[in-house]
Amino acid sequence: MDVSVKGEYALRAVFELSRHGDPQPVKIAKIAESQKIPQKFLEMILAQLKQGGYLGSRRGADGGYFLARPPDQITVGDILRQIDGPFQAPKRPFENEPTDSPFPEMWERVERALSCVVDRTTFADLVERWRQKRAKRVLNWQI
Amino acid sequence: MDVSVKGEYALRAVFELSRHGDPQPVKIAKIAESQKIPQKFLEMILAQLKQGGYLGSRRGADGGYFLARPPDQITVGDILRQIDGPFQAPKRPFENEPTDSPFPEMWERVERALSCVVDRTTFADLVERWRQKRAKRVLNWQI
DNA sequence: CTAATCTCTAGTAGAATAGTAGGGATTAGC
DNA sequence: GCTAATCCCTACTATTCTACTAGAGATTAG
Repeated sequence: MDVSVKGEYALRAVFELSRHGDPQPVKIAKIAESQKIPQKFLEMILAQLKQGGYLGSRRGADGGYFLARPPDQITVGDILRQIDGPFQAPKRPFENEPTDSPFPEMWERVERALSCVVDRTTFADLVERWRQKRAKRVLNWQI
Repeated sequence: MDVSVKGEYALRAVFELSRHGDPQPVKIAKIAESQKIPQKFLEMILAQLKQGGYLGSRRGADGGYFLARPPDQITVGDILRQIDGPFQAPKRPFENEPTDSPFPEMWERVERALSCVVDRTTFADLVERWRQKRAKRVLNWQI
């Protein structure tokens, strides 16, 4: 019931790109540094996100990665599923389980509850919340 | 983001004991057979549930396991946490993460959403739903 | 006393996790 | 066209976790 480090890294990377805004590509090295992610590991993660259609890239000098769609059209659930696979699927239905088992229904409830959060939270939301938090902090600091 | 087989086995075992009702202990072998769980593996699981205070046991001939509390006072969340540990904790807070990161708040939302299902579903609920399903099936079968 | 049970310790094959290493392909700018 | 900077691709690996299995010891009913 927990998210892999890889998944967490992926979220942070996409957040970094969303925060950046620009269509200007951002270098792996920069994302790795500002989010404290091992660079070589991040390369694999970004490649995976690209092949899922969430990111685009440009090679060569001045290359980097960028969002393939606006941040209000990418959800946390999208990224998590791309990196860690589907939430519950492998073991539902359980092997030759009787049709009147109460568990499949419960797992569906769990999945719906989860979906309500992760599939409704876009990176635009995250960036906005982050800006608000930061504004508040700066305000307190000035007083 | 998925539940271990061990967790699923634990739920099924407790469900089996809840369905049984009686204060009469049920043998490991019987639970293992009716829920299709490898017996030796189940032994470890039941021991863990006992030391969490959810089950009691009696040794010797005519021994077995039984619920330590009524089924309406054991939730799915209790069992899952006892077996698989807390849901999200290990990586929250992330190492030296800035105070204005939007992620901790999101993980809390996820946890609350999850909790709404697993901590509100008791084994009494599961047994009742199972009985209803079965009743409906038998009804259809008779027509 | 005996047979049936739970209890405890240990081991283990295979998969997953969280990376690392090293070179190859592409591009911007000179 | 050359060079430097970047992404791209394949392979490898140490450690941990998962899902078990094995075997003997402790306890109890009859």
